[in-house]
Amino acid sequence: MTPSVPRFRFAPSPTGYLHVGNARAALFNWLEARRVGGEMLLRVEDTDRERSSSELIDNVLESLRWLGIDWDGDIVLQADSLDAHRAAAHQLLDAGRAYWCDCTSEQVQSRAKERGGPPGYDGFCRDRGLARSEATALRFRAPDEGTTNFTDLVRGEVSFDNKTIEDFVLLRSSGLPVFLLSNAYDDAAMGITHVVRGEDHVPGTPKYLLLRDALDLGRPEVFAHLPLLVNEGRQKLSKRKDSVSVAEFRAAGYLPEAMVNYLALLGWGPKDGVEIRPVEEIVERFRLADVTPSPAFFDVKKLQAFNAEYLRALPLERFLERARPFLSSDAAVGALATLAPLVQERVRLLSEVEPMIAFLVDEEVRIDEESWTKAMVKGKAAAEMLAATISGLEALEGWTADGIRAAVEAGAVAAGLVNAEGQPQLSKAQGPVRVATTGRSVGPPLFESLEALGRERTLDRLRAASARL
RNA sequence: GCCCCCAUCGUCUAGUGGCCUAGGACACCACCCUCUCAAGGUGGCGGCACGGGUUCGAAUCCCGUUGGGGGUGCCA
Repeated sequence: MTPSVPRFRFAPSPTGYLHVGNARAALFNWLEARRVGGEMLLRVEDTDRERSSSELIDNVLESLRWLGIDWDGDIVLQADSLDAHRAAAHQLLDAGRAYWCDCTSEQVQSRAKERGGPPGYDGFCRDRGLARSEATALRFRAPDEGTTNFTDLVRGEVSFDNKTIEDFVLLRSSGLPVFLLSNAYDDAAMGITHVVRGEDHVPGTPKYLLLRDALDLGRPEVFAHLPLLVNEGRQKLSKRKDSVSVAEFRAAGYLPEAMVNYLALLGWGPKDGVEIRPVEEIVERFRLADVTPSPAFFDVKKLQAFNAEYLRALPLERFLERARPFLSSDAAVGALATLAPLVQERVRLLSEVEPMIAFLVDEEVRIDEESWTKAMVKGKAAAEMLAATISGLEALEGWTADGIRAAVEAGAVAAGLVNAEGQPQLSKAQGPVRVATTGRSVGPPLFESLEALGRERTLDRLRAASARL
């Protein structure tokens, strides 16, 4: 079962959507596997029937594909080899390394409380010689002495006293194997040489090793426990409390390239300091052994900055393609086409595209009241500015950005919005026109926007705003 | 409680005994550019948790303290 090339695996449990922490674990497995020319396997740990579902499995797979994390061979469904896991457990029972236990978790807890010592199972049924029944779980008999050690590529030597390891459950009373057993067994069965997973698995590793040894399954060549991804409270990211599913980021308009690039930088950094680079280069430079051991905060702000940069770097045609799924109508697609380059350099997320061109799509302009107050009420000479601009635009021959600009500048002069030299001050004058025509105080450059809006709609909106003042 | 792990700017990192008066990125601030907003340019703010060692020399090695996190399920 020893493969000729290093073999990695990502083993998600489909008990929730794939979140960025899992994605990062998958990515680091993938990066190292691809760099060293190893294999990347995928195993779905669906032994918890209650919480697993095929819908969740699809979500995990879909998210991985979206990120461009591919895998070798067929997906292994852990539920398919439950019989082998059960057989392994019984092998342990026959060898005297496991025993049946009928303690309920309430009993275990109350005994621990009475004892005053550490919580956890106390080995109550070790020598009771119980037979299997509907109420019994099979427990592994952990050694009382010695230590269990392993070398971790990220953390160095890690050692556990065996006497701190409780007799953990192998088979539930329902007969179903638990994670630890299935996980350890399958890694061996699949010939996994590199176990790369989250730091939260460190305390379970001695149990994993004890099991592999007891079953005579050998040990993986390499362990690497990755630093956890944490939230602003410095707590492990939770798919329940933190909104971090990969699918949500996708829906919000993040590019998978940006996501992968950012994720690679959590716990690792290229020596040359160049952070934004193609994934091929990351594969070349990545070293599992260089991963830092301390937890990393998942910083959405930085992710957004990366996304914006990736968006801007896209050729125009590609940008249009990427934006399309985020546009709700053909009209929006058409509107974007007229202003695409100007929009492209102003959005951080693809979901921001449509709001930016909404003024071109909507029949009636939707005025943002805060912007209105700022430009029309607090701004200087708004009424004069609008009136003068309207007449200038009415007289305009042709309808180009340059012509519109000239008319607005003339409006500014007429409204007295000029500098010491008598030159129009567009920075002050453009506000009322912008809000009247686009509804907002910020947006793409005004004159190009109005050219796209057209003479009729521009003038209608300008007149309506003028009337409202 | 017990076990395990972690500790460089606000955040992510570079740094593996002298190249460090600690470098980059995001964020933040200022200025420039400018029709708003972006983008771009320039500059700035800001860090080796603390205390002991080892060494000619420590962000880098050792010990301790403090702080933080993970685990402690018949979840994975």
